[in-house]
Amino acid sequence: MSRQTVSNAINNPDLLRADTLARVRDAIEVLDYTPNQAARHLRTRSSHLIGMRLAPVQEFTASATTDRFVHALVEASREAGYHVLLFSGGRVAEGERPDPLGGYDDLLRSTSVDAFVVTDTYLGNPQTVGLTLRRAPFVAFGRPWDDAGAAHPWVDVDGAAGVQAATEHLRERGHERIAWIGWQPGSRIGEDRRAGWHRTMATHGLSTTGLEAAVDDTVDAGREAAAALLAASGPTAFVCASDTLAVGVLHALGERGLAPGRDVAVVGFDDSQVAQVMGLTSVRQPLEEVAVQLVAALQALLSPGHVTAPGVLLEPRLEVRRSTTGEY
Amino acid sequence: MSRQTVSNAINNPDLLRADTLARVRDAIEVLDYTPNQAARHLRTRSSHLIGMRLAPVQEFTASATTDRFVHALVEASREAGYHVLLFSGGRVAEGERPDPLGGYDDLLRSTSVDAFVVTDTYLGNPQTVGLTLRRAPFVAFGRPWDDAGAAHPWVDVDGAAGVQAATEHLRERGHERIAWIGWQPGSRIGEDRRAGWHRTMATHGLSTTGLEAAVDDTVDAGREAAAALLAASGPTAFVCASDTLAVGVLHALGERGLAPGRDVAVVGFDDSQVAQVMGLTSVRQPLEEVAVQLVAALQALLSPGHVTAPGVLLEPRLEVRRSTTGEY
DNA sequence: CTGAAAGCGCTAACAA
DNA sequence: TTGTTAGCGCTTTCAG
Repeated sequence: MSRQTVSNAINNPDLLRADTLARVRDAIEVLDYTPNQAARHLRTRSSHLIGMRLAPVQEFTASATTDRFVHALVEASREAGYHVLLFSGGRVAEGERPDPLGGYDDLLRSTSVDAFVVTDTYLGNPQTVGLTLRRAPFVAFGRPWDDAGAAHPWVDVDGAAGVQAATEHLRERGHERIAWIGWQPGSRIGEDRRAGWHRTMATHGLSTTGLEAAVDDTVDAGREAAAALLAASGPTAFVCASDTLAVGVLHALGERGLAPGRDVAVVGFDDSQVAQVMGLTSVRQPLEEVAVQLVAALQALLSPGHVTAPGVLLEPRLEVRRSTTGEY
Repeated sequence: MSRQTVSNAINNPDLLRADTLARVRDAIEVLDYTPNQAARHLRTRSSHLIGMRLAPVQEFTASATTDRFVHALVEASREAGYHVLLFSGGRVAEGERPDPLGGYDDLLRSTSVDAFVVTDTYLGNPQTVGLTLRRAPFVAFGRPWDDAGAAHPWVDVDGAAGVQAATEHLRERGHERIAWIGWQPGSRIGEDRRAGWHRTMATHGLSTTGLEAAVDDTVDAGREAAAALLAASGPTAFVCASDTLAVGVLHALGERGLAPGRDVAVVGFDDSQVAQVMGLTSVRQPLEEVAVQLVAALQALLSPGHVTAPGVLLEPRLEVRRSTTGEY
């Protein structure tokens, strides 16, 4: 039997007669044969590898997105027959800005990966532009905020809807003075999340004046903002743009002897481990679903004669915990 | 000029005359040439890929090791000319035990990776046994607890020393009734960490009776254990086997109106994001250094005529925060 | 020090 | 439906 028949048995089983196929499969079993990926890769020009650049670790933050997302991506890729290749943008010298395309080009040109998953699109996604120019296949986790006509597939989570759900939850529990602690202007994600709060307040005819702070994404900034808001306008509930800020609010409450959920309600964003162990109500992004959709988009993208997939916007879910219910 | 000269220019530059080398390098620059990895991989039978299996995500835990370690490994690998290939053990059916070798075999046999980094050696490391049998090159993050004669290179962090540092720190601050909240017996890592507490107490002639609890690694278990110990023997400080347990202690203190660091001191283990944002003193593993050592061991292992590298044991560092000092 | 020949293991295209 | 031919792009011999 020729090697070609074996190749067909593996890649195009329906080309073989049933009994031939069975014979090949038996032989594969007996000989414990595994195809050599390198040779296949060289021949087919496809590595079945998805590249993903890891952003630098954020310490002293409550964010937990990366870890969960990487897991989800690995799992989703596996089911689609891909593996995930991680790389970093390289060490960034003090005071220098990281190269937005660092690491991508080499991997692609050396045919090490078939495509990329781009995750840090919040920076006005310079790399999507670059990748587009170089015609690298990629899908993005994150909307092309500034470019409605962007041609690449993307998947994102509707932050505004998540914050809206959080605000509605607080409204249902009787809160009317619901404060927002968000980020400094300039972040599209931050503006999106804030919009969810603002429009929900408007819907219910609730005033937002004096109930808002825009600060850096640190625990201390959240704590100070909460302290100032508590002193100035006495909100009974806080919705925050991140778990990090929400933890700051928890600290501010603790310093004043206020019990989260009983005296003042707090909601965070991202459902980080911090939220989970501290009993913080938080908006949880469906990262598993994001990964599945991204891989699906990638497969479509890599298929011959693919149609340009539109973007996908997923709804997050509110994880209700003690910090808004007061119940253990 | 023959292609061979180009190959040499890239892989064995010292074989060429200086001017030839320069000419080749110019041409590479001008033509924007990048070697095809697949072809190189096929020819040299080395993919320059390190495989690492991702353990399932632990939710509702304060652990943060994976994320930081993966980052560190990617960075260390990059500097050594490797990339990290992530894979999962596959979905585990309800009630079934995960296949300890799931995913490894295929990757190795198909020559997709050169070697593995094995991280989940705490389970009595069945996969190190399996990998040894199959003669797969690998290095382990974690000691071969049960097999002193294990032949593979490993790197680990001295948990006992970390807990010792934590206990000494508390002793220096005047604490004498220092309690330990650890895990159920059976975990070597847990026993190791506990030993650090026990021996430090003995060194200072402090009694340990009634100051110890062994529970599951959950926030609630930590909270209940702390409550029971506080009621029974009134410790003034707690050292915990994990940040998760330490968070439980923080909850128990909060319920009793006790201020962490001022009334009762608390130390965790792992320096998770939770510890960082909650101001929890914690033992931090030097994961960056672990990754560097692992990659170095891997390179030695893959070099022809390598010597069997011994294990490396690294010292963790205590991150002192509010939960033991009381100071903001 | 440089060049020519051979082949890594596989699969797309074609021929039988 | 199966077998034959050719070649993916590189590097390890070995000869000039």
